[in-house]
Amino acid sequence: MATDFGNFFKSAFTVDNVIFGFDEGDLKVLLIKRGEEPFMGDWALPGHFVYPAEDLDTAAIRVLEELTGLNNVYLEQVKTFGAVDRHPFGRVITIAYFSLIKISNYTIQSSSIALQAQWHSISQVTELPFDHMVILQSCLNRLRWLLRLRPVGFELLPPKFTLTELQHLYEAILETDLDKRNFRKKILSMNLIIDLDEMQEGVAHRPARLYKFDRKRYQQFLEEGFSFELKETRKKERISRSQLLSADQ
Amino acid sequence: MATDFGNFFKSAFTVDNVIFGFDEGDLKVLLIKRGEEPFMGDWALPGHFVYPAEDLDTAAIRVLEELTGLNNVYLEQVKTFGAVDRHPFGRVITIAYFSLIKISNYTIQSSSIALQAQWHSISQVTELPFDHMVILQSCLNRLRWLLRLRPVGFELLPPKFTLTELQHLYEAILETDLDKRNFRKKILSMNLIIDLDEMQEGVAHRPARLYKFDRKRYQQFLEEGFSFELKETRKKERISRSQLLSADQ
DNA sequence: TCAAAAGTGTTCTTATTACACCCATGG
DNA sequence: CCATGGGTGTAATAAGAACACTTTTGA
Repeated sequence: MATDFGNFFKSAFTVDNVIFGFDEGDLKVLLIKRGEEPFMGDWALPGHFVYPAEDLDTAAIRVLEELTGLNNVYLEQVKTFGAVDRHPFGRVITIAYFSLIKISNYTIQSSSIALQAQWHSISQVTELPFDHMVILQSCLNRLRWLLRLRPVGFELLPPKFTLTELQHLYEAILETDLDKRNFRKKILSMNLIIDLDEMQEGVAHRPARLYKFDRKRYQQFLEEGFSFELKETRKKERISRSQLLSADQ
Repeated sequence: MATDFGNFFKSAFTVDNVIFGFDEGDLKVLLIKRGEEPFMGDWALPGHFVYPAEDLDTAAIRVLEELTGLNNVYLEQVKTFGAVDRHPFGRVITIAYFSLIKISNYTIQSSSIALQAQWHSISQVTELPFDHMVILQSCLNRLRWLLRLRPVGFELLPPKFTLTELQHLYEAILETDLDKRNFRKKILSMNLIIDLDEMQEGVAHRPARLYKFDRKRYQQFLEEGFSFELKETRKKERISRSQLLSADQ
């Protein structure tokens, strides 16, 4: 094996962000129209090179802001893609990040590098440059997974929402149908959402109740995780579930 | 932002492997004694630079074999670590991989680059070079997570094992105690293991039954995943659970 | 008065939990 | 004969799944 390490220092890396949103009953992803080669003018995931003296997480945050104007977004690393020929300029591996945001809370802007930034329905995204389709699929799998482990709706829905909207969110992400009564029973039994005692207005049907998420309970959930599977005996002093499920993933 | 992309092509990346094994009731990790600078002579995770024309997964497999003699090991990408100053030679990010193996099935060898390769009890590993402690912790969390989702024992135990050994494996990884009767009931109800109608020999107590894993059922499990949470209604044609849970995580 | 979505309970089934004593072997 | 771990069942509780009709609104 080489001891001339200099040979290895000829690669670059980028971050690519997969930002999911939910609107009009549809799961969306934020894409930019590229203002740079390669693939200038094509819709792609918002991503760019990581600076030599920049941490990965920092880069992901910066790049997202530069390309879309979004800031204060919590980003989570998903996976790294490094096929040899994935980038025409040379050896470039990319670290994929993903996030969930409330579309209504943010204004998307374009920038000098991105000609445009826009939400696209997941189902309509069929072609992307580089290996971005694979990255998107990978993040989508992560999202589905997460949905079963965390009350993800918190991060995707507007501050006030109806139970049906929440259910539709679940159905859109999981691509399935859920039983209305069982869904409500389960969601309500978690005490995660608070009845606002307000009603929808101006809808051509019986107006639905509006709810908001209970931020405190939500924090508890994140710490404890949903649990299942084998339970420890009581005899021994308990280690907290948060210890088990903490940190990554 | 720079358009002189050349500036970016000055980084390197490595892979680091976290290989878990289980032996003597103890969870172990495979470390090598480094034969190269930096940190020559220190115990560290088996890792090395990725070649310019080599995919990440390929590199992980190659590096593991070169350093420890292990081949045919399934490696799974966990997370990428890229703190700016994590490597003294320059900007080097590392992609962490992890795997589970049956210690008894493999012979560990050292190599020119590694002075030695050896199993270490997790609890005894308290200091590692680079950010390897963080990487190890991250993989440990992944392992705990995985244990709740997959019958991980399959990959860690020798071909024949007792139920108590299996339970000890769970307890070691989760760092908790489990109820013997409930554990057995649950494991047996999964039909994942087959009673070999053989007994332990030479133990100073009532000999235990030996079991093996049912490879076919195990495959099914991997495809279907454990499931929980909301179940779709029956009305619609079902999409298979494997679709939902497939691919990454 | 119609269309469209909101809202609501019960029964059945399955999974999880708690818990304590006798058994077989080697030393 | 003793120490060590192997092996076993049941009752109570909790969670999940199936399922259909009435209500409220705007057009």
